[in-house]
Amino acid sequence: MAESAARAGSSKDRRISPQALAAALRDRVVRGVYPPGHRLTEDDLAEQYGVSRIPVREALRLLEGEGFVRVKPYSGTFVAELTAQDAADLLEIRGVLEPLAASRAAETRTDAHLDGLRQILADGTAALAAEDLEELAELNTKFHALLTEASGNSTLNQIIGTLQHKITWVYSVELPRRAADSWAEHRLIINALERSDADSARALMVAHVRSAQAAYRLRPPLPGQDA
Amino acid sequence: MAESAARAGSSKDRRISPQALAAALRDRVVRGVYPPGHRLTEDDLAEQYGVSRIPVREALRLLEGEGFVRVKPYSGTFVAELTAQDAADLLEIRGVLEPLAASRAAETRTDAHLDGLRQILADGTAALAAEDLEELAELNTKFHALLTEASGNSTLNQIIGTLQHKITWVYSVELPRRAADSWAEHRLIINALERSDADSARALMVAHVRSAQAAYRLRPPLPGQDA
DNA sequence: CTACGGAAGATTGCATACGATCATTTCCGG
DNA sequence: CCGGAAATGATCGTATGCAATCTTCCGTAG
Repeated sequence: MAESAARAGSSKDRRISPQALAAALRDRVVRGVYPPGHRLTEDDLAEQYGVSRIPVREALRLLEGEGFVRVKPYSGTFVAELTAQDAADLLEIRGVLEPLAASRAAETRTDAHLDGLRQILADGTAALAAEDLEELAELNTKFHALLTEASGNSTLNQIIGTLQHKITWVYSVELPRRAADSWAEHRLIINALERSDADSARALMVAHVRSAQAAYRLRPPLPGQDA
Repeated sequence: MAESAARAGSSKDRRISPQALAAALRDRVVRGVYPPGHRLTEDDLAEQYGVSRIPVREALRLLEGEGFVRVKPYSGTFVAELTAQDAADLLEIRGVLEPLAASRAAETRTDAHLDGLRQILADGTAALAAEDLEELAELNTKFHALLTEASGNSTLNQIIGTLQHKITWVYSVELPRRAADSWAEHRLIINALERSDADSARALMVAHVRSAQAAYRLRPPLPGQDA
């Protein structure tokens, strides 16, 4: 019944890759389409995405490895439920990893990275003036992602990436007037990177994440589905 | 020669679980049985462990998620090769995460954790006196693992666990007389946990990992293992 | 002798099929 | 009327088979 909506039925349905499927599912988890505790049935997902259970299983295992779902053998796969303590620890972990990334980035950055960061800074400043909050949030994410990438360490990059996904999952970031200060701090960090001043970059990032921490508010357990 | 351990060839072979298989493979990667760049054939592994390719694939994907192998589509699964820079960054990441774990553990530890740590400390002191270096290394790992677990944060626990595996993979730890100092520091950390002194625990752990860092030497690229 | 192209072999990726285990329901006894 | 145990249904875990893709090898042309 009603397989039409699920099919996403177009003429050319390229088979989706397990990685892409995992990304899609993670996106739905993060956006709350699948609430915590929700059961994900392999057969259902297989039919929804027009593939067999094998790639679905693989996607679910990927998400399990990232901590977004929890698999109980012979029982099912459920969207993970994080406690408030777990959520708080996410921010705390990021709070020590991002300064490290900033420090490393000051040493290993390329000019291309610097240019990219400056571009994001410019766009962010513009978005700030235009009060485009959604764009601002996205640029903020891009800034931190690019800075992490500039650190040149794949392990760190991967860990912070997953953390960021989880943080956007359990937290709703409130964008207050702090955004102005936030982008001022971004500018300072970029300057430190430009001078290849690792210590300053680390210290500035410590201050940045610490003051940003106040902007994060735990998302209500069951949101009324806002898009 | 035909390690009997590989076959596990006894009378009653219970089917191995994908997680256990992943652990076994990771152990071989870490021990250098499978050198970096080595190709892991699904069919081979399936036959070796007496299962079909499906659980083998799942194990390989787990290891891919942890970063021990790299999968090239339609081509094969290869043991990952880490650069010296990547290896150095492993220690640096752990260097900021373990102090955080120590700090948290000072607040969330249970008496059971404390007892366990004290027991490990006692065993470690004994092993130190007996100059049982192998036992000492294992107890050191256990100490840090239990302390991390005592932090009560699953995310942190998981990240540090994987890091530890990678570190033992690419580094060979040299156990000098520093071991005496090391266990003295362990004792101080336990005392801080006992007092629930988070700041001291963090500071002590910072000092500990910093001085321990000198004991880690990059493992020679090719141990000459061909199998 | 070297470079290029194609075909054969090998290996992964996925679909289908079957067995194992868990959750729920129903039936029987207290 | 209620509680426990067996049966039933649903779902996960694994095995087998086939299609898609990559790699290698060999033949041919330059």
